[in-house]
Amino acid sequence: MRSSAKRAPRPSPSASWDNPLDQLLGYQLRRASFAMLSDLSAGIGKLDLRITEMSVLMVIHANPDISQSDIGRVLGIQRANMVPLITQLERRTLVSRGETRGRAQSLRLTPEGEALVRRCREAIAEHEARYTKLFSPKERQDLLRCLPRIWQDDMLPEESDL
Amino acid sequence: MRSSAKRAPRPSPSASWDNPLDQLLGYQLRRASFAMLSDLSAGIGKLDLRITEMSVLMVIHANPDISQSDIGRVLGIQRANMVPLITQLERRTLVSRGETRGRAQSLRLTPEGEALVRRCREAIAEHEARYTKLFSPKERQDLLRCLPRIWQDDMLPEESDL
DNA sequence: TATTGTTATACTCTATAACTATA
DNA sequence: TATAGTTATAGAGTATAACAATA
Repeated sequence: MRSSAKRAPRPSPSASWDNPLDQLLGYQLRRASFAMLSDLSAGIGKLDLRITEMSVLMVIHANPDISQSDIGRVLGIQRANMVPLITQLERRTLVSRGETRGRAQSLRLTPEGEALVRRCREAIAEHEARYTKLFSPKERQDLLRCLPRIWQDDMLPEESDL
Repeated sequence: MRSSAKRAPRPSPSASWDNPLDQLLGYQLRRASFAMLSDLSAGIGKLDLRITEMSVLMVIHANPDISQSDIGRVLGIQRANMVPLITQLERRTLVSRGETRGRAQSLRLTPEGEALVRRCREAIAEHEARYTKLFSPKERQDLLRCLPRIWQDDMLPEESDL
């Protein structure tokens, strides 16, 4: 089930092909993102969690009584896709639904959920450490400073929207 | 069909939640990668191409007579997943199969494929320009210098493999 | 009327296993 | 035996449309 951590058969040392995408920022982001996702997925998978599930737990932990829709807004997940996520986490008694404000339900972690979040944090720390050591402190800081510009403040569209 | 370019309803300015993932390199990469993928997808979609299809065309263009498996190795796509990709591109007469060396078939772009690659390049250039302007020349260069470390030379696994 | 939770559905990308063909 | 192409299938993530309930 779990996609085991990248274990490429050591890219064939013989022929070397030209990759015309190498100088594209988007391509580099995609490959880098995929590599880190795979690595984290392996670590988190030992807790029988997927990355999105883990992310949801972390957000609820940091924001008790947040609603399902708001979690989606924080993480960039659509309302409709939050439903099976929360259902599953509730089924595992990691999350519980509390009072309802309007139609919204406030979500909290169960003690079991809190415990799992702590284990997630350890796994994440190990994971991040593996990659952080690839960079100087300044390089890492620059990455964390630059990357949010790409997706936050959502890129004023060129075309005016009348 | 096409996932229209990110046009978020302007993240609700009212409540602001804590996102505990914000300081994680992996999270920033995922969000940034997704944003650029969506934007490029919109541009490339006008040519009725998906990003993976476009990537394959670009690699064949840069490496005439490359085989299907080798394209996969360059782009990080598995052999099995290359099959429907090439089949579809051949059906649209963008790619043609040439001589076979062993079991491998050498792939080339048709004139139609070459023409489409030129249009792809324009779309990509516009797309990259939209994001390049978010960074100073040095910042962009640093990004392109740092990111490959994450996925190339594939991260010596911690556990020795006997 | 706007927002939330919900259902259903579909598409893309990725992963695995197993088969065939060829050097 | 190793590699290439192939088939089939499954699992995640994401997207859209539509509906009910609630303020």
